[in-house]
Amino acid sequence: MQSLTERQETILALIVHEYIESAKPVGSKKLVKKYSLGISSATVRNEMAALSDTGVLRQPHTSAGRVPTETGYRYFVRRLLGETELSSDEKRMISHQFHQAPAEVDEWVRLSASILAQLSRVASVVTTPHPDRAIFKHLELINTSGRQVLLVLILQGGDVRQQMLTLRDVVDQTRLTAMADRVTTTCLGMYAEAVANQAVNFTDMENDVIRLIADIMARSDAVSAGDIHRDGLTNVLNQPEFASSDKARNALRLLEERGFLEEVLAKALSPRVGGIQVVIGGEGAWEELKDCSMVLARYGAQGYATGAMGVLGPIRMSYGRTISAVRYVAGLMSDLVIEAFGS
Amino acid sequence: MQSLTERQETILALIVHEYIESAKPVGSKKLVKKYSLGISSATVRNEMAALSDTGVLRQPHTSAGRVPTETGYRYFVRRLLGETELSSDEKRMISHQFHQAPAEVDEWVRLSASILAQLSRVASVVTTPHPDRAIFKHLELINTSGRQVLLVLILQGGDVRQQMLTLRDVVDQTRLTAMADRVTTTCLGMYAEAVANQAVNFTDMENDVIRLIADIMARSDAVSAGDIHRDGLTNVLNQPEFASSDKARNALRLLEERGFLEEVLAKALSPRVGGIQVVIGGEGAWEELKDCSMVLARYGAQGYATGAMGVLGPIRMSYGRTISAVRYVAGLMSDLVIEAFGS
DNA sequence: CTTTAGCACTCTCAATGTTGGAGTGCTAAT
DNA sequence: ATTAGCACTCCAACATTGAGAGTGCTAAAG
Repeated sequence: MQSLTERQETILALIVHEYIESAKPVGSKKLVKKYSLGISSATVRNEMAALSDTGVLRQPHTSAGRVPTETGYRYFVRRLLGETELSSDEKRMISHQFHQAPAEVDEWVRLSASILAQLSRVASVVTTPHPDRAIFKHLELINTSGRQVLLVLILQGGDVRQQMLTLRDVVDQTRLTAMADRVTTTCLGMYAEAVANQAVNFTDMENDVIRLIADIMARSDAVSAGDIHRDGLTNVLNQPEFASSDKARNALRLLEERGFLEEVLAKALSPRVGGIQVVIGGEGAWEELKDCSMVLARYGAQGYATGAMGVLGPIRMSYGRTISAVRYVAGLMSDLVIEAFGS
Repeated sequence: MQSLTERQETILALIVHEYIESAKPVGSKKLVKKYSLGISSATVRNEMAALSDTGVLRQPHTSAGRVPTETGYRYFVRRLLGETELSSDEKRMISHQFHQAPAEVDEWVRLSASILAQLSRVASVVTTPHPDRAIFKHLELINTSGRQVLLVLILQGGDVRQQMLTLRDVVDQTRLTAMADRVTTTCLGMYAEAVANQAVNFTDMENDVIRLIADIMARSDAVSAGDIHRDGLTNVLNQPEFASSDKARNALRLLEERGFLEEVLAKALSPRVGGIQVVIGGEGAWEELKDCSMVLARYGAQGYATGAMGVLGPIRMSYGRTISAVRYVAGLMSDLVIEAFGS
């Protein structure tokens, strides 16, 4: 894209800003009046025409105001966006809420989702943190009744997986505990494949257990294994672009469908903690996201346990505020995870 | 309510049926023609007038067709409802899906929600099963880093709770395991209060742990503690009564707000496994549910671990089919839970 | 060469008829 | 008790209209 003149950038930024607020196409006169530009509306019209030519603005219909195109938003976010820091009051309140919540990961995740939804006024998505690759830490086998056994697998970083298991024979708790200890000692610190390779060195029954563990661990390696918490779904219905029910349905479907979120997170999310990814209008890759944008971050303790969080809303989104909200909450969560699991 | 004549009941049932299908007020002529009643539309009109007098039908406006009132639905569900059994094909398919899913409770819950949403075409809600009162079964303490310890608490029935905990001093894994074993032996089989009472017999550090455990257990005693899985949220947007976005927003808010669901489940749900509860239009108790109905069931192994499942949709809901769907899925889940945890 | 005032033109949106159909309630006859 | 017939009501869908907002272009001014 050719670069724009400074005045064109100003006008683009103002149009984006105004459109985000009002959701209505913005015209030259309104712009001049509202922002006391020192130039006439005709001049603005000329510049708007130029901006339309370069493809960052478009008209919903002849003789309507201008609306940013997807490209326009992208230019805006990349070059013109001034982040609106959260007020220190807001920060204090959020941090307070975190520190008085029970020290339970699921609780933190829920809280993050709730806070993000509240700050951004759109829908939020937060996954539980989990290691990039599952590492065996501890096994517990608990007798429930007869041959049914509850297998509790604890992974490096504090992930807990539980699963029912039917043994070949009845085994009492003492022997179960002994089995679990033996497996724990052997598999400590191993990845899924290494665990799978151990499934030949023990009794048949123990080998069964080990194979199951390897299976569970392999499943955990998916980018967004574990729970996905959502919040603020109703917020999207407040947005005028989702007033028509099939647009709303589409947006909700995206949020509801696990598979879709997994795909987006896997492809769009940086593998490293720290940055913010902004996906505007699907970026050509996701037809379903055409009318939506996402602001994503990875959080957690790099190399130990990470998760993803972000928001999904209309393209016409307050990027400045949303980005700083996601950045702040992700930072807070990272601190908590690091503090809890060490780094 | 006075009882209706047989013919009035027929007409009421047909109106409910027709309205559920079409979502439009149903008139006398349409009824006579579509269902080949052997009587004239004038007669039907007379009966309709009578039904309006007794309060089971109402007119949205003069000279429009009739629509069932809340009372009308209730009469219909209590007295006239013929349950539409699921076809054996459907049953086979559902049962198949359950038996090939991983033997993990969370997976079953997710699957139940998905199947209910699909069968009923409205939104579904399923809680994870958990004991009516938490009973201590096993404690595990796992060193993560420094004074941070991961506490894994396993309850009777297979519920697993995990929480981070900061100890007063650094303690190595061997001593942690010893502590955990000591606490496990002492508290085995106890309720929350009994556990709390033990918090004086040990070292300070152990007493801290025990108090935390009692706290977690007390939290678990809430009716719908544990996760709530939802599915089919987009289905509600397909219903014409939720086309207007604020009605839709209201319905979604109900589904999203944990507190609301908890309240409804606590008040409306039978404490015993087996029956089906139908809440029509809020039953006077919940203003927010005015336009919605719920079909609820408790499932699980009575006395060991139970959970709730159900659907939420517009009052104009296909009760026959929905009730049998909920009954069937709840039955299946109960079987699985009983098989897994014994009874 | 850039900016601006002025003007004719376009398009939407909301408000206001208009009309057809579906439905009712009543009355009188069967 | 039932039914045919009729006058009446009301909504929903469709056109019509006018005001408002906005544009693009041209010609004059800086």
